[in-house]
Amino acid sequence: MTTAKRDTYTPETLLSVAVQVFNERGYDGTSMEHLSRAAGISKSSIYHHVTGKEELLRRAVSRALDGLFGILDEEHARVGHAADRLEYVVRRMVEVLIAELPYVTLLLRVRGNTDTERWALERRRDFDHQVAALLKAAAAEGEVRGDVEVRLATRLVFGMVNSIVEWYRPDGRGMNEREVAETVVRLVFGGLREAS
Amino acid sequence: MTTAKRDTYTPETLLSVAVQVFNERGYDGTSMEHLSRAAGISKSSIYHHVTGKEELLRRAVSRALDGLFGILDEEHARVGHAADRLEYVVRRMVEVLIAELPYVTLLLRVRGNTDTERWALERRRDFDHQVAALLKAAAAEGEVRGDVEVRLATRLVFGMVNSIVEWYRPDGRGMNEREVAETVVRLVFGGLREAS
DNA sequence: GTCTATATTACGATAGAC
DNA sequence: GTCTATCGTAATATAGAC
Repeated sequence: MTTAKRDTYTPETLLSVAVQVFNERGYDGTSMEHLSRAAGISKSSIYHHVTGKEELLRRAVSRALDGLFGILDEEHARVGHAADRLEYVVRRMVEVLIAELPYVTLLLRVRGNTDTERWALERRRDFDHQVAALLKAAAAEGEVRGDVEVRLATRLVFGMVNSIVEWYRPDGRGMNEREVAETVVRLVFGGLREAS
Repeated sequence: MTTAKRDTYTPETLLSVAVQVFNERGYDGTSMEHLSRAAGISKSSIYHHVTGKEELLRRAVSRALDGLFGILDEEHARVGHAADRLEYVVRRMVEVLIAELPYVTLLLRVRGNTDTERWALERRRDFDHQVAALLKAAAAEGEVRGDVEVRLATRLVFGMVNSIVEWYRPDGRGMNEREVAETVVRLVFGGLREAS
């Protein structure tokens, strides 16, 4: 930020505008015309920065996937009891999801109509499987209740965490990412019911 | 099923084909050409049955909404302690979601680009608020733990339940809707952790 | 780097024959 | 009820001036 006011676009700054429109209208529901109006430049100017609509999608989902996979490289996700590592990963997933909210939102809504979308879905599945392995390990160590199937539980936990993109908005006054993460961890591991 | 082989479409049978394609490609990503190929008839033949693409969407989301709102009219959702009614509604939500899987799937993916989509989103919000009121009542009766915010908990529970549409497939050998519902209820109310 | 103008293709929807 | 043919529009993308 050397200049007080930016009056030209880079692929990065254009991306943040595009992702916002993608999330409002859906990727398929967004035309280059929509993007040009939101960015305040003409359609052809967009093509000066990126090769087309799909490159914007690829850049966006890459950023989201980098954030998520980064969690698995962190120390607390690699060492210790499986249950503790799982709790750490769930907490960090919430935090990353909120920190990279628009990018993860777009990632989670990808359908699979283009090569880029199919690649994104594949990478997502890969991440899911690594977390599922963690939950399986926690179950093997006897730290997860025996009356829920591990595969199903993984999917439900992912569903709860990922659903945050549907409503979380950085309102300033609202909850911060740590508070949301704390509640998610409480619900996932302890449940809703008051201990009797 | 009086005839052994149906060789003509009604709005209803056409709807089931359309909803399947909508869910595979996304509503905006589906063209009338896609629909005609999937149905095995020409584009113009589709217009003989329905006024257009949006009518198919409206019929589909109406069916999903009818199923969900129907839950709130059932006796177990209206009488008894709030916590029991909440548990019943969560269980039935899972069952209805699976029974009307393609229709609810489409409903949950609607973005808001057309009048029909905005109407669907409004009706969904209405349903959500009614379930949120139930959870609030359960909290007031002291049957929900005090260290989770009611509004946030509602959203997370909805997220977990709704996420079922992302992976559940009626495979025959797979889990039936009652088994999934039972696990969801266990997780939502009891949590993942083994009771120590 | 941004623009106007336009090429080209795809889409939703209609007309009219059978 | 289904078809082929086609209209009008809107989409992605490019050409070339400034």
